[in-house]
Amino acid sequence: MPRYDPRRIEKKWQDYWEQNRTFAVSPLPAGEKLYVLDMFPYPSGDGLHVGHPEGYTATDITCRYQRMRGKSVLHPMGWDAFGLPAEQHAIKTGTHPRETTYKNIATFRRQLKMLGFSYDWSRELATTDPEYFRWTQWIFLQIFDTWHDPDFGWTDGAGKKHVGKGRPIAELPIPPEVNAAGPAAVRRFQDAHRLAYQTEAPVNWCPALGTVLANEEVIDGKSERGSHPVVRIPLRQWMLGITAYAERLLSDLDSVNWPDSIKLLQRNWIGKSDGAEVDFYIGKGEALSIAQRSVWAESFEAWKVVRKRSGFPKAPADECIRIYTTRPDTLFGATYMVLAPEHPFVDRLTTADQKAAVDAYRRQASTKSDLDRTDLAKDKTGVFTGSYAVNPVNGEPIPVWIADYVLISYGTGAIMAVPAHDLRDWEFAVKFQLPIIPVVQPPTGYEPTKDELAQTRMVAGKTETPFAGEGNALASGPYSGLATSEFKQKISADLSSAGLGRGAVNYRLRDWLFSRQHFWGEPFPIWHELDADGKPTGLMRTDAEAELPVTLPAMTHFKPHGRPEPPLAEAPQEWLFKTAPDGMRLARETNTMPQWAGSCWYYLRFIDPKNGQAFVDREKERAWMPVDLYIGGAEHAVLHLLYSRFWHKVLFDRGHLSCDEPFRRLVNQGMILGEAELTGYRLAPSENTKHQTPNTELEWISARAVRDDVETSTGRPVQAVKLSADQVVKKGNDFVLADDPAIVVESRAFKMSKSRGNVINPDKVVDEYGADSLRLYEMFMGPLEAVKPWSMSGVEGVSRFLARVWRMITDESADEIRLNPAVQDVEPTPEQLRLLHKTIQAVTNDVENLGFNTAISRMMEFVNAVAGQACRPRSIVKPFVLLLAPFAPHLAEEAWELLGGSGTLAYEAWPTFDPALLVESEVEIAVQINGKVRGKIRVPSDADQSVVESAARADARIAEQLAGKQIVKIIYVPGRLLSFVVK
RNA sequence: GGCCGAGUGGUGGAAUAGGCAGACACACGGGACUUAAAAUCCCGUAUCGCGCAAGCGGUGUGCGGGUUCAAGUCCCGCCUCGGCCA
Repeated sequence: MPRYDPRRIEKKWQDYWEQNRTFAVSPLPAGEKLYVLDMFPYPSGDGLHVGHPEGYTATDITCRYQRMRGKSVLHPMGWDAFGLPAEQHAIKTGTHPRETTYKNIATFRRQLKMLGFSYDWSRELATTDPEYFRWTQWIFLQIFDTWHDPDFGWTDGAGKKHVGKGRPIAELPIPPEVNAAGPAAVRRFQDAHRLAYQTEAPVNWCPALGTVLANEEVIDGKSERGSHPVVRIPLRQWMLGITAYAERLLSDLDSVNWPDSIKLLQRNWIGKSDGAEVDFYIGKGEALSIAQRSVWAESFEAWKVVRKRSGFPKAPADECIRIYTTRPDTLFGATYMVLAPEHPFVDRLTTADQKAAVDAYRRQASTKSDLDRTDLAKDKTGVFTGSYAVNPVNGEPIPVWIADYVLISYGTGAIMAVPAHDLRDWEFAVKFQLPIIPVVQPPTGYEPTKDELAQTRMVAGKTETPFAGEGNALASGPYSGLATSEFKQKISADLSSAGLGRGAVNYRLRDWLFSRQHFWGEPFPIWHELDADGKPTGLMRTDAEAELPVTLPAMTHFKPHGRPEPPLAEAPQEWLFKTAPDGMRLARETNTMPQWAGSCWYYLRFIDPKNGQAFVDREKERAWMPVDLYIGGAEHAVLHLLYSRFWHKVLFDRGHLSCDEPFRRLVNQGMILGEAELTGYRLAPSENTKHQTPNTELEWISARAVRDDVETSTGRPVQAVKLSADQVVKKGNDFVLADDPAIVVESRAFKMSKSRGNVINPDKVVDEYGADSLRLYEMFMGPLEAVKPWSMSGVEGVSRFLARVWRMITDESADEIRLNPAVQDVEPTPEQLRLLHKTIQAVTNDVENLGFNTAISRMMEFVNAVAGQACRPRSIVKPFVLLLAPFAPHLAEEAWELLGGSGTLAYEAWPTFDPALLVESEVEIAVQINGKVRGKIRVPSDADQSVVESAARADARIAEQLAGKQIVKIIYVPGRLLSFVVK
């Protein structure tokens, strides 16, 4: 009795595919190419999660289908293998992260092979392989060697004109005064213009743990591990100049086939805003006080004259604070200025009186995250520096404050505050009793927004409300009366000709903080020059290409050394230092690259994974790129995709790539949740009831009245109780306790998590039902993009379907595996043929549109019909097996063999359908009267309206309903419905 | 708070471009096969009312309006949930 035995079949065909290298693709595509990519996984210690095979099955079906359609399919897999967990494991256990990583990779590889994905495994790579990160380092050197020329005009392959391009640093024009200052000055000038540069940036330093933490390891200002305080301290960091590419990253989104929602996320992340930069005069020397007003009114006028002549400088000198504003039209309403606490001018602007307060404030601000600082709901804090700046439009001195609601990383790290027209400035001004001057008249009939109303205050018995919208200028000198947009343009132009400001575009996108203080990452191919005292001079050298890869040093201990410097600062001396041929002492860069680095370009290496001469061969790159379909989780919708696109564009600009966008089509798979759970809430045992007998019935609380494990009205703690289906009943839209219908029970599925204990292990599923069932179920659950709850009985359902397919084709009553005698070499009936062709049509269409759940439904319908028939012509069973093959490849291969196929079906031609065979002789037409279906009639499928109409009128029920009525209108939808509108 | 997405039977979901709501599954109920069980096969299953019955009628896609001969689908206003950002 050979039952459907996935274990045997799946092993057999996986071995076959491996031995025959069935899915290895030639170095260059033969014929039409298709590059289908999965987001490669981080091989965690937990092994594969059921979320992984969701996207992987979708791409695998597409690939197997397209191979059968004759395409050359590139479908690789690899490992995003650098990462924090392996390093944390190393700190805990002393196991080298490499060991952990390669062990985890082995598990992932085994699990993926067990699922029968048609990857070309000969292209497998891990970002941790020296031969891989050699080229990651090489690309870093390319970026290091590049500056962005914002004015460089060029034309792309499609003839479209662009402005702005990454160019070799050697082509950077050196100003004569820099040249005159000597080679070191030139080098520093170049370094300041590279796309990879260094800066001081705040890191999360946790003194208790003695290490720097990633943002996600910090929760509410405390370390995730151990809840120790975390402070933000400045540290030398590598940055990548992604903001130089902001405009292209934004506009090129138009050219890719991505979900609108993802494009929107990226657009919002880039956050382009139009506004102006304006310089506020602060004088040359010490902080200026209001008492000296007449003195510096004079120097302000002199400064304006100089500016008028020199124009607006690229970078501001010391005598002014440069601000960025999206509302230059409100300049006349600026009543104070705010600098970020980290702003470099804070020290010199702070007067002696204010020094203590300012220092204390800066210390306090350093412990807060950006999120805490900018939250509108949080109370505003700040300190006056004691100094003043001059408003360039009216010469008015305004006080300079520091406040943490201004971020050093946004704009210029300084703002002019216009409290009347900005909600945060308003809140701040009200709190610190700073003047508020309205300079924009709201349009007539304007209703304040919720946020604006929330800030309303009473002054002398009258209400005052901020207004953040657009209107007409008030009290703005010559600009009074202008509409906001007009005003913006005019004042930008005027400021520009006065040399005091200019129209400026700003992006929310920040340059990319590219260094990490971790061991388990790619080392930088960078050396720092040392002076005679062994101190860095600030000048750098790069490793030569031939010296790559720079590998990690042999280290045996991974415990934090207690200083903010990276762990590699503890590396052996011979790794850390060397003397250059010219005698210069050099110290190696000890930061490592972030995990993003390796995933930024892996899709390129897959094209040519073994190339020892280049990161990818030009001809192969041109042949395979771009990626035609890229599927992965939405959690990478912003950062990974933005970073990859950025690297891609730099490499493109430097002439290494043929296309400027890497991923033509992107699809995000939805998250798979755990099984749906029914949860009831009852009062938690209090101190009083705790010691009573355990069978004391605690009061049930309706789920509606519970939030965050607390009864919302009383604040009493509740505990969640898992309920079984027979304890609850449906009542209206809710589930309620069967015993007490007043108690509403919560019914929903949760994200899978170890702590909740609802994680599904793919190994177990495969062990019990087979890989084909897991694959099929993951696709049958619902649309690929949707969030869906797991259901074990759903797996059983598709597994039953596969068993039915097996019995349709094989003879279960025989002792050996052989064809079912019902499968015969006879002509199919017209109905069988029509069913087959309808199924081919539907499945083909669904697979093309990634509608896998409905494709499976159609195959189920086919099997439900055919498996019940005593005669199953081979000529309809064989094409069906081919339709099933991309979904359940193991079963299909086995069935194909039984049906007389030789070898693999992976390259058999995909079945085609004959439209002529789809037409039915008769169709059913619904007949509506005033929009309600009142009857159904059968007519020949080629019947025209008049035939259908008379057939409908001949129907007894319809005739009865039409009797005595006046027909106003008749609508006929061919083949579907006939609608009478009557009076 | 902002933006995006989603609300359809007991459950997951289906419904091309506005044209018969509930395909296909799960679960449940009934039956067949069996000594029995499993497996398998067959039938039923949105809901309310009327009817012995075949059937007939009403209601129904989160809620309230609207457009249309016709709305799950389009428009306006809400509610709830989820995601992202702040």
